[in-house]
Amino acid sequence: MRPLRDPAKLAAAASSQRHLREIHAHLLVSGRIASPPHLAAFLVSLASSSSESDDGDLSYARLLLPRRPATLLAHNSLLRALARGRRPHLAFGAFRDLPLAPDNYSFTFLVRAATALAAAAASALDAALIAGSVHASALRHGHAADPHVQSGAVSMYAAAGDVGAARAAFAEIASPDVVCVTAMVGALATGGEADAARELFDGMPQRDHVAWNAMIAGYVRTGRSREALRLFDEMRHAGAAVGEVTLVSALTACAQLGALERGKWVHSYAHSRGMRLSVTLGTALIDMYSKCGAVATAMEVFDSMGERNVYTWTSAVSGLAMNGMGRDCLELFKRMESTGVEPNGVTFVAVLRGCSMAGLVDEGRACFDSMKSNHGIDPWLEHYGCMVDLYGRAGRLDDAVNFINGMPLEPHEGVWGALLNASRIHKNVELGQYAMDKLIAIESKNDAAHVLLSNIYADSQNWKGVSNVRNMMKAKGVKKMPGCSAIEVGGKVHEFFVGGKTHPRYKEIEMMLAEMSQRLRLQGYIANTKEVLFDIEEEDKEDAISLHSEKLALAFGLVALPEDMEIRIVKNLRVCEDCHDYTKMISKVFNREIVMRDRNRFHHFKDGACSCRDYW
DNA sequence: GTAGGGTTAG
Repeated sequence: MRPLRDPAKLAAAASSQRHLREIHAHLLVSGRIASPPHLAAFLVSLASSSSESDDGDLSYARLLLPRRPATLLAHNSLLRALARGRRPHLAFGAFRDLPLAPDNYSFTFLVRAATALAAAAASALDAALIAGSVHASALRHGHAADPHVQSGAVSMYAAAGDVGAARAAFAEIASPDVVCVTAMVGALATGGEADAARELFDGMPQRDHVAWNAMIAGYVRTGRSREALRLFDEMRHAGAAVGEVTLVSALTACAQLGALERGKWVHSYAHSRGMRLSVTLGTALIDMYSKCGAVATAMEVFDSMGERNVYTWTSAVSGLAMNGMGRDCLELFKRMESTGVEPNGVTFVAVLRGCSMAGLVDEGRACFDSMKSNHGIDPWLEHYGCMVDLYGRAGRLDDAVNFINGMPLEPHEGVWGALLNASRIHKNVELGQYAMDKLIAIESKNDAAHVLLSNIYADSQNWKGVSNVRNMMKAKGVKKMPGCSAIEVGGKVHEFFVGGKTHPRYKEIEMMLAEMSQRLRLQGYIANTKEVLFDIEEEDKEDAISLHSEKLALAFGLVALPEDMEIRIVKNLRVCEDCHDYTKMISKVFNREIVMRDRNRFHHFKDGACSCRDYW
């Protein structure tokens, strides 16, 4: 082998990772490992991103660190790689063992590692401790005024869940540049203060595309998707550089809203711009299509992707689950296992929910057991909740109770809530009361639970029980969250609330409601009033029910959408039994496909039947 | 010849 003397050529050769060890050996033999220093640093960072340094401890990269002379450049490169790696805490050890005093670069990497750790910390206290000590250390070494450290500190505190500390760190910056302000915008939004974030954003002297992205993502994170999409439009009109990150946030917003038309538009926008279907973009698309009920399209995207990670697979598994395709969900999960992408806790939540939706009790149980035995994951409370739901929905109430009794963790409200819901489905008043007692002991103000219990009583004609629940809610100040249904027409999302009459086209809606009632009556439809929470006069009940938000949205859909178009409705709560029956009938009488997303899942209505087979 | 802010699953 001819000796390589030119550093550039060496670097080019080494950039083929496979040859890294050969180059290393060559350097050792030729005695050139120590110089020039930037080359050593380059090799360290190269080795750091190599898949050969499997465990994330970068043992091979460490071998490349020149001992004499030790350079901060090379050590910083290692810090950088550790901070970005899967085990960021290792950056702390490397930082402690630095042979030279850390500089401002070292601190930016340490801050980055701390940010990752704080975000994953078991408790808020742990997170605050990590963030605080790193910041203090930067201060001691005189690097706290470096803009790179400052912006990092703001995000670090936000990741630690301490917006107050982020604010304080930001306040100390004499003249914050665009990056620092953007970090603060993100920090405020992370802390749920989207309005404060927006104020800061609006006051920015200049904003680049990252600032726009931060604000849009901030709205999405705080559940304000409509504002996110509005800002996305503004961003395009302002001529800022819309990139993949922007589109991913926009897609997440569409997913939250169930806004399929807008979601498709974003998809074709990405396509027309020649954007590659990256893992992140593809995953966001799968999520969006799934949450808009277009699960077939979601799977097309999934199939077309070249690279898929655990998020991608989980999105797809979850999409099938929420659309009630339990068999396909389980099949895809098995495919995932055989592909070698390791599922995590979130994946199991998805597949267990899929089994539960489809009544696949034994299969679900097998998945649950395999979590620990095949994947080394200790089940979370959510997983126990899924199992109670799985047994409970299937009518195996004894198994559900026994399962709870055998839990190694203290059951949380989700577990009792699942039992309560199962009691409702299978009309077991006693068990429902028991679950409710347990639930109230943990979380006394759960509005959904009160409504469920009321429904259980109503179902057994126990009006005294219904009114007791109502009084209990009044006494405790528990308010039923108002039902809201949304429907997208012409790219605009219209929202309806119970009994709402404020829509500009309400006259037409009212006429359509009358037509719907009439045509249903002819088909022998009888209103089901038993799930009405409030004890109003019987004749009013039918009116109250007929104005449930999903019915208003449905009527509007019939009025405003072309006849050959399916009607898609997104509801914030669980759909009530009457509305479910009603929608089934409408799908038959009006010969329309109707897709309804409720709090938990999708209902695909067609020809008088629902994809959930009334099992929800 | 290493740095900072924005993105995906429950």
